[in-house]
Amino acid sequence: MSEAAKSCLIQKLSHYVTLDQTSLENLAELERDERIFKRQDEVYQGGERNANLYVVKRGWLYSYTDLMDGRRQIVEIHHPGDIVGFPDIAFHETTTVLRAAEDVCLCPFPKVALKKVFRDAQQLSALLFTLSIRNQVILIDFLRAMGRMSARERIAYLVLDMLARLRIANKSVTDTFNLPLNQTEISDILGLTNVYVSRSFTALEKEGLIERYNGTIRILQEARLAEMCDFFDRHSDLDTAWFPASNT
Amino acid sequence: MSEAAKSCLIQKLSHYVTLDQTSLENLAELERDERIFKRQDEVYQGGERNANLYVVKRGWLYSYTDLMDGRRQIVEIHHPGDIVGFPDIAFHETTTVLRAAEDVCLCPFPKVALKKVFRDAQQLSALLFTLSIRNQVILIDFLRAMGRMSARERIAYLVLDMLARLRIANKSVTDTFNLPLNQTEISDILGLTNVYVSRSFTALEKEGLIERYNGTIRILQEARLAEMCDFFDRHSDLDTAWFPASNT
DNA sequence: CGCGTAGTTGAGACCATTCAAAGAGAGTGG
DNA sequence: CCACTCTCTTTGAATGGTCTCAACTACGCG
Repeated sequence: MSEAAKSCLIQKLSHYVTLDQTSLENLAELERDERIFKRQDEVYQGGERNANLYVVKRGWLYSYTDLMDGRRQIVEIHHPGDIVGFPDIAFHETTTVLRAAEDVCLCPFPKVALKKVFRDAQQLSALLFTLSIRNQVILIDFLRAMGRMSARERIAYLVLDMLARLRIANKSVTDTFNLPLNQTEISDILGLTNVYVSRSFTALEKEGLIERYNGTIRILQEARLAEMCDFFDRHSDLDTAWFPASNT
Repeated sequence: MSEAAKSCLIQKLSHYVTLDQTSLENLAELERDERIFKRQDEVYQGGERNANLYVVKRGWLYSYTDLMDGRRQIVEIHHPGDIVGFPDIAFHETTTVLRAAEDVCLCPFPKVALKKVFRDAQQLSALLFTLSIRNQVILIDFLRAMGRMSARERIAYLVLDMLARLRIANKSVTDTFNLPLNQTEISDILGLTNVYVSRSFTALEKEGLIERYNGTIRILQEARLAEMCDFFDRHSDLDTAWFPASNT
């Protein structure tokens, strides 16, 4: 795997701050192992006593929870360069199920590896903390979308959010991206039904706001979409000024 | 203010881990100043360049955002002993508005004070990190409620969550608590309308699940409420085993 | 070709909303 | 003590956005 010369985790983190030597060494340890999962595989179930976190090397995944009667809610989508599992380190058991949306490659590492990070790598600690908080803000934005937006507005929000995330990782992304989720999965993200996702997508398309060819989304009128769902990009900008001085 | 002999922040944190000397000293610095705000006062607006965080000493507050057309979503409720403003330290500008639900007392401290915490107090850093992540899980639970639950189920979820939070801070809380929010505010938490909150509350009361006397909620059938909204208490239990060793 | 999965479309039902009005307290001033 | 206002809650009736159920279409694959 020589394309890992520069891992996408390091690449993503470097977008926000120049990593010092200690941080780089600690990060390298998190990406030592590798495991492959196939589309629809479940990496872990909810309620497991599993104590691993995962760096995403390749492919999309998502975390979801079920209600007892089968209703499902997808609560986060994971892209290459993300660290998966933070929400679970605060608890003894995993709170969600992690599933591969397509074929993926993950680097598992034990929860206790963070102990070393927090002891030795202050810069990296602060960065991980900040990113975890950024995630929280993104969740809050989603909460707002779920609580107060119509189906069409939510879909607008989702595609803009995805586009913003992909642009961080890959500067060449402009207005088109591949969406490896079916409409049932999208409905479970947005708190809708697959039927209504279909109707809403069709409506957006008829208005000339987006275009679709099997699995690919093209944003035609980004500004109008952003306006209809009051979108704000949380991905590009991060305040790192309060970080402790890096130890070289 | 001599009841601050043991602050409710320290009390709350001590619930999860025995704080070492360094942690205690750092915490004391965060609670040096005090400011009073009156019911409905806005501590800060969204989009401000404000770089303060706040420890809640007394009273409830909440953070909310508005959509452009006036729709509102309350995204977090803050109780005594909480630190308010974490979601904003990742960004240059505040992302939400902070409003006092009743008369409150806050301890403001600057964002950069965290720099010292992360440099000197590893135990406290890890704890703050963990609590921030716990918050994220709580948000995820709420997201699930918003996406997949009916109005009555959401209200059940809200009151059970509040009860669980209050029990951490005050062991004497059993089945009754004061709710200093009106139905419009509750509807803005749950993504409903004030009218439907009223109807749903009345329905729950008629079924004998809860009772209300002006502003006070009493849980009559906690088990049945928990079952109808698949409630899980995230407040009582936290995994601190991975924390770095405390420096005495 | 047949099969399975995913997306589309239609009709009817339902949960929650909107708009409107009435009732219940709490506080104020005369 | 009463009239008045203000805020909050409750209730009714009509509307509407989204869901449910079901059938149909499109596509990829063995």
